[in-house]
Formats: sequence, C-alpha cells, structure tokens
Amino acid sequence: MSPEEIAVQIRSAVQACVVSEDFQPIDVESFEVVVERPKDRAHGDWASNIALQISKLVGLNPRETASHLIKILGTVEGFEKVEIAGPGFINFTLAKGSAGNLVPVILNAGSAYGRGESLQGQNFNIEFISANPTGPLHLGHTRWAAVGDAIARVLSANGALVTREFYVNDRGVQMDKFGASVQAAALGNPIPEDGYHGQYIKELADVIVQKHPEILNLQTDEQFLSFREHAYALQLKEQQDVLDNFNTHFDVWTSERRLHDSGAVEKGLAVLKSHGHLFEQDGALWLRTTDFGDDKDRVLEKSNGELTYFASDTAYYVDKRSRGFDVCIYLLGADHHGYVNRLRAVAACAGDNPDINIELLIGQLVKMVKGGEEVRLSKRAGNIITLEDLVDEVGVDAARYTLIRYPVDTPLVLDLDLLIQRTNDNPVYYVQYAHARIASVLRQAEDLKIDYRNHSFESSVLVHEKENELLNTLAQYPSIVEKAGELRQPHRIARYLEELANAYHKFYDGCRVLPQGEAPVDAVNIARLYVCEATKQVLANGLDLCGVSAPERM
RNA sequence: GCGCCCGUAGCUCAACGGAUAGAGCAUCUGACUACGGAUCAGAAGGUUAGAGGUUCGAGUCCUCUCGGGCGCGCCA
Repeated sequence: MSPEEIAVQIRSAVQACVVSEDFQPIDVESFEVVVERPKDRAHGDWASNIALQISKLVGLNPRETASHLIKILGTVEGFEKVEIAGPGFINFTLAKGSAGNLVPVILNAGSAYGRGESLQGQNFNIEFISANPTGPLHLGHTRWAAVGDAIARVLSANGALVTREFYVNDRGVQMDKFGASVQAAALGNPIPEDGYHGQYIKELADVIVQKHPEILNLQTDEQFLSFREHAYALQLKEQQDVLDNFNTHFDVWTSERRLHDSGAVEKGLAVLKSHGHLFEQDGALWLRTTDFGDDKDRVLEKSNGELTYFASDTAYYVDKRSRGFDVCIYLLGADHHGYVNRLRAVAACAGDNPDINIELLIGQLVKMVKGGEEVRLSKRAGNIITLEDLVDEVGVDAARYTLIRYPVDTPLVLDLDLLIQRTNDNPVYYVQYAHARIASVLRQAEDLKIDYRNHSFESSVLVHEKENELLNTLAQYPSIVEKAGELRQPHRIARYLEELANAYHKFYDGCRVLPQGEAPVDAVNIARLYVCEATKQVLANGLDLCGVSAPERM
C-alpha cells in the first residue's frame, strides 16, 4: 500500500469517527493527511501524525483521537499492524509481501515512475548563471549550472513546462574593459589596471590575431571594437560549449543588447508607467519600489539620459512575462541578495503578484579549500577555478552530483584535494555503484538463461526484512519527487538516492538473488530479480533528475 | 548604522514543526576462496552558539545576545 493510499484510508477513518459521533464534527477535507516514513524503522513502515493535528478540533486528546482511528484502520486489509505510539502517532506496519505489489507498478511505468502532475499546467522560466561573457565560468556559476538544471528537471518531472534561460550581460562598461584588455594583450601593451588579467585574455588575443591578422592595421578605436566583438563571440561560444559538455542545455539565450535594440526596454517602461509607479526627480526617471517593500526607490534613467542596469532587469522581467511564463525563477548568488526586494517590487510594479509570479532563490557562495588554505576566486586576478577545471579534475557526474546534494542556502566548502583524491568516497559513486551492481546481476541472470520476465512475479515470497525495507524505500520515490519540485530542492532527490542505494546494498548483502551453484531457479530468485530491475529503474530515474548518468558498468 | 544569510559530531553536511538530532569522511572492531568489497555489520563521537518565548511537541517559528559571511551607487 502506498502512502497516498494510506492517507485515503485515514481520511475515511476520520469521516467514520465523525459519523459515529466519536469525534466532534469537522470538515474532513480541511486538513492535510501526512503519511511519512518514521525515522526509526522499528516504529513501522509508515506513520501519521493525524491525531496530533486534529485532536483539538475533534475535542479529544491526541491519544484518544488515535485510539478511535486505529479501531477502524486496524480492520483495513493490507496492514499487519496499526498502533499508537508516543504522544499520538499512528504507526502502520504493512502486511508482509504487500509492498511487493509495487514492483509491477514501477516496471510498467518505467522511466515515468515517480513523475507527477503537481505542477501540471504551470509555465516556468528559470534563469540561472547569466554570467558576463567576459571570462570563463567559475565555481559559483558551476553550482548554478548543476542546481539550476536539476531544478528544471525536477519541475518538469512534476508536469511543469520549463524554459531554461541564460541572460547574457553583453552591454556596458565591463564589456569595454574586456575589449580593452584583449586589445592590450594583443598589442603587447600592459593590461589596464581595472581590466581583466587572466591568462585567457592573452589566449583570446592570440586566437583573434591569428584568425584576423588585418585587425592589427585598424585605427585604435575601430580596432578596440573589433577586438571586443571577436572576443565576446569567442568567450560566449566557450561558455556555451562548456555548459553543453556539463549536460546543461539552455533553451533561450537572451542578450542584453538585443533587449535594448528590440525596444523591450521602452515596452517595459511603458508597462510600469501604466501601473503608475514611475516618477521623475532631479532630472532622472525613478521606479517607486518602496511601495512594495524595497528600502529605497531605484533609478531607471539617469539624468544624463542613460538607462541603468536596473532598467534592463525591469524590462527583462516584463519581457519574460509577456512571453507567457507564469513563474519566473531567478537563481542569484548571495552577493546579489540585495536584489531580492527590488526585483519583487518590480513584479509588483508591473501588476503581478510577487508571491506567485517571481521566485528568487538565493544561493550561498562556494568556497574552495586546498591544503587547508582557502582558494580565493577572483576573475580579475586571474586565479580562478573554472567549471572546466572542476570537470577536468573530477568529471561531469561527480561535479554535478557534489554540487546538487546540498541545499543552496548552505555555504559550501569543497576540499579540492578531497574531491580529487578521494573520488571513491564521493556519494555519487555509491549510488552509481548500486546501479552498476544491479546491471551486473541482471547480466549474469541472462548468462544463466534465467528468463525471469517470462515468469509471473510473486510478491508473497518476499518476506525478508531487507526486501521489505527496499520496497518501502522504492515506494517513497514519487513523494520525494513531488516534494523536491514543490520546494525547488533537487538535493532531496540526491539524498533519497543515497538512501535507496543503501537499502539495495543491504538487501544484496542479506538476500541472495541468483541461485547458488547448481541450485534450481525458484520463485524467490525470480521475485528478487524483479526487485532488482525495479530498483535499477528508480535509481536511473533519480540520477536522471540530477543530470547524472546511470552506468551499466564502472 | 540598516538589511539578508549562516552557526548541528574532530571535518563536510542532512533532518515538510514530530518520536531516542542522522549520514559520509577521519578513528577503532569485525565479515568474503566474492551473485561486483566502490559492499555490509558494529563501536565511539552532541547542552543543535547562548538566553527567553510560542505549543501537545522547537535544530526548525518569534525576541534578544554572541560569532561568521554578504549586501546597502543616477556602478554594471
């Protein structure tokens, strides 16, 4: 029996108690029935705190409430035991073997097992990374690449429509500094103090000069523009290639320049104006964000007629909404948390509901430690650790998995030495190993000509404690996916996979799957092979949501 | 000064307001002539920074204190 089915049973038990007047009348639909795995498995397979929740409403103390409920629940088929515990928890122990009915469900659903419809019909835009095209992607970007993509996967696993978007900041002062730096490097001049000093600047300069030798003959100003544009194109292409290789694919790349050229900025300002939140002061144009919780109003157009960066942000939000997105998600680094209030205010000024139409996820920065010393990340200083570096060291799977298995609001300290040398201790291998191990068992079954798929699956022979635990863990998967989607927290998938891998390894240790030696194939072997295949499927499904591969061999 | 985030085992981190706060690493002890040991079983390790409060119940919510990170421009 699944947790959802148990919840239904509980609800009808409450209804019955109301009808029999053991409970004071309450609206049976007015509360959420939570069924979850007890932390301590000795408490049973599933537990509910329903009695604690509704005891006041029904006019009894929690334990009395629970005792009425279990009188009814205890008669339901499929439960071996239903009992009260602690302050009024109801613990359910499933009848042996009943959990096995899940196996055919998983195998029939295949890669769709775990997918849900909780976000059906919602159209999400998730914007992440959005780096300046003035250098390689660094470690902070890498966290967003992994997490942003995983959130997108989790959202769509719950039925949402998702667009991954990258905002290219290709306009403004930084681009000019970038261009000037490359130009200087090409000419052998010292790079400007406030320019970019990384080694990649020289490399870009060399590539450009080699491909376009005539650039050296241009007038200084013209030459500068040419260097800037060539370098921009090369650097953007590199970011795109690196992200592709990182298994993170964007649906839309929005250029800030194009946003301006297309008239989107004027359109955005018009929308804000129509809602009456613009005003002029000191010769500048302002947005009254303080109406909606910002701590100061913001300038959109400076007194000299130039548009601010904030004007682009504003226009960009309006533009996204006009493209039909219900929810715009932004992943921002902790150093941008000051933007939260102003962006929420932008949504409100545009006539939207900031609690619904815009979501700002703030992630803490990633710190890298090597040999006990913090490695400082500074693009300008040039001693950056790039996405490429990390992938070169540990591989795409380990890098992605490591970055998504923590909630984004915890600052992350990665020990580079540990990551490089102790790759076997990385939990990603633990999970992948479980998958590969199952693949190996199934391969051997094939070699032994055990065609278990031609036999029917008998769940009743699965009575071993480890089998039960594994099956119950498998049953949790859909609710984990739903929770991860609701909270935008893909790390829940990773943590679940580790638990599932652990349950499988324990099962494997305690339950022989294939017949030993010359022993004949019996129903237990068959059933366990089915369990293996179901576990393999769920591991593969979960790893896919993480953007990590599920290897057949390691 | 104002604001946001964080503080959990030696280290890195978990824990929709739920039961005895959990994993991994590190330390110690065990298991196979191997269905893949990249595994499993066990030991040890905690006043969840501190003090109040809210309630059936607080690591989680509220207030204050201490400690750490970050942000507060007609910059981008």
